[in-house]
Amino acid sequence: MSPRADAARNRSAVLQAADDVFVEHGVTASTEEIARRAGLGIGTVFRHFPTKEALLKAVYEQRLERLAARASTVGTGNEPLTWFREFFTDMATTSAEKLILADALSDLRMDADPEVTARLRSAVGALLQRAQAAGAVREDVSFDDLIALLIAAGRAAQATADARTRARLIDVILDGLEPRG
Amino acid sequence: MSPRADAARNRSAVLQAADDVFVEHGVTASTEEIARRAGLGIGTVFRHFPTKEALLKAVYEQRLERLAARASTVGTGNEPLTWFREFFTDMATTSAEKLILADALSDLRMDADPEVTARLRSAVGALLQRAQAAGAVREDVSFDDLIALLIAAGRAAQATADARTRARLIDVILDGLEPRG
Amino acid sequence: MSPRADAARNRSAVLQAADDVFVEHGVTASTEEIARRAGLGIGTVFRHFPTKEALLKAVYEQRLERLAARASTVGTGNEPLTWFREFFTDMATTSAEKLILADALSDLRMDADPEVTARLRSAVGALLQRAQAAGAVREDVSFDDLIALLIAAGRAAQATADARTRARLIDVILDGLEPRG
Amino acid sequence: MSPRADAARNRSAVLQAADDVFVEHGVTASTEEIARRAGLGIGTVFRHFPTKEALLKAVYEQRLERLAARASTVGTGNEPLTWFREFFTDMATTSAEKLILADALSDLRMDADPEVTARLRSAVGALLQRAQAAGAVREDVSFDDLIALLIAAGRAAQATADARTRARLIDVILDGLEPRG
DNA sequence: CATGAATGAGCGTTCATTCAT
DNA sequence: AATGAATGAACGCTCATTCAT
Repeated sequence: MSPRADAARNRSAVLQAADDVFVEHGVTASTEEIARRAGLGIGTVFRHFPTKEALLKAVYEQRLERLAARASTVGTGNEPLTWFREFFTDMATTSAEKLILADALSDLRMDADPEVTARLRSAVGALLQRAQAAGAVREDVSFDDLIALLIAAGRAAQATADARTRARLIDVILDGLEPRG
Repeated sequence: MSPRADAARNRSAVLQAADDVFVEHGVTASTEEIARRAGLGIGTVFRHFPTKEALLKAVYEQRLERLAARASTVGTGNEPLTWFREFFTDMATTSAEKLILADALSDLRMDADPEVTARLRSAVGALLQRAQAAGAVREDVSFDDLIALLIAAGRAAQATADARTRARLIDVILDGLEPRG
Repeated sequence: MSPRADAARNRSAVLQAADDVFVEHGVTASTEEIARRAGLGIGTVFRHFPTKEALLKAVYEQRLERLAARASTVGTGNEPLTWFREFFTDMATTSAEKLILADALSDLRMDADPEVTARLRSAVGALLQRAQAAGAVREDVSFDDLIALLIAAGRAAQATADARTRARLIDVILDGLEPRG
Repeated sequence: MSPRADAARNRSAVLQAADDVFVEHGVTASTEEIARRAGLGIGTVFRHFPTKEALLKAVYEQRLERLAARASTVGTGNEPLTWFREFFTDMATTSAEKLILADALSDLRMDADPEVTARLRSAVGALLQRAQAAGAVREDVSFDDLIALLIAAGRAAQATADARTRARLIDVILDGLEPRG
């Protein structure tokens, strides 16, 4: 394997370790801890990400990319209402369990890489349009609204340990998203 | 004014400064900064709150008290649906503007002073029952759900700078809270 | 009782509290703790002793005064060797138990009040001369030697928790103090 | 020189600086001062010794190791009484000049590294047995007694600036250690 | 490229001392 | 004279960042 490949593997390892550590201990966790988790020296972490903030941004962007990817591959065979609810519930629940999205979306949306934001906007926007065309979601809801409500649902779900309560919260928000009778 | 009165005023000043500073810079803001904002020496901050954590807890409890007070004094003359929406919107909006509630409710509910929690539960619980009795809120929504949704709405609103988007988010959640047609 | 009497009582209370606290927690104990122990405000402590060092010096001088007093009143009815050993053992043991003398003698002899030092020198010097005249102590031992050996015995005794070991240590030193056969 | 070698040298420098500074200003001296004396940053001191207490312990253990080493290499060609007196005098005098042993032995014996304590016990114990076998030291004196008396002699010597007085103090203690006529 | 020792600004906290009441 | 709230310098310690190896 070439040096390049090694370097790329290390970059990935750092990113993964950082995501895990930030999830477990919050963003105040030390860079040293991330290096340890990645099995690398701290110098290597700083070689790949010149500041801690850059590392944090990369972690968040990776989360946004995953959200976009998930939105792009949502099944379309089912009833619109069903797959939209599944997507929303899945995102909110994952977020609740791993804090993956809420922080990424709320803390960093302002200065995330425009390309990443664009891909997210494209993928989730398409999903939303399909759901609205199928009559599963209110027409007046925008992309920004949907993202904000995903954050909302994620935070709300995260705030409770009880799975049934969590489900009800998401249900309330999804009900609110449906067109009024 | 007696020393006691001055001391009480200083305690309040510290609490207020801490609330402001935590809102502006997050809870990692330095205690030094809080002292500066309050116009007091760092020693005075620690005299009133022996650790930073104690100060943070006091700030959070004050926020919860304010929420309880607001819930207790909600007008009853209007249509139920109206005053409930007003209360919820007000709380979520205030929270969005000053982050006042989201952090307090989500980060600290677990170990807040039981008395404070009890007062909050009592005041908001009564409000919820009135709203449900009047048919303005779904029967299956509990106190914990409502709190979680307030967090949700606050966080969501906080995630957007646009007032109209913010209003629509809260509207979606409030719609979801209404009994189904 | 006059204000003067009150002030004198407070001074004594501070001195006593300081001695106790220094014994229990060492000289790094806070002045606040001493005030609390004396049942007084911290301002009162500083009114009587303008700095912590002055308070420490006063405590040490009080200990030296007590040693001088003890030396002055040693019984003379017994055999010289007996009362000298009793005096030495008593001082070393008390010192071991309460650290009362070692610190006072070793840390502060250099700058104790000359009057206090003079009284100590006079009282213990007389005792030593009596003991030497009676053939209980080597002639070449001076006042300074004796003080240093009291410190030594006190520290040595303090370094061991076992009463029998402690007794043997003092015994060794006392044997060394006797005239050679 | 490799980083490892530099790191080891720095560790030694810190230890040496700490020993010196503790001697000069007592154990309350600041870690900052130690770093300055070692010509290193404060972070480096804490990298090598994670707390001030750990540094203090290391300094003490190093002192105990030196005492053990000295005891192991005491010459045996001379008269027993001579080499024992030389060893004891040397230790007590060094201790007086640099406070090297008294603090180490008395303040920390309780929780020093068991291995270090064992080496000390072995080396000094052997020395004591030889001295007793040769009739130079009382039979009823144990290892613990000898250590305590070394502390005693060190403290006593430390309490006086005069070399002749210091010599007489040690002499008195050594006389006490000899078998009774 | 990778390493990890070195750095020092900055943090939370303590405490001797001052001074308004 | 007594009080204790206020002060800020100083402490032990952490951690993002740099750089010699």
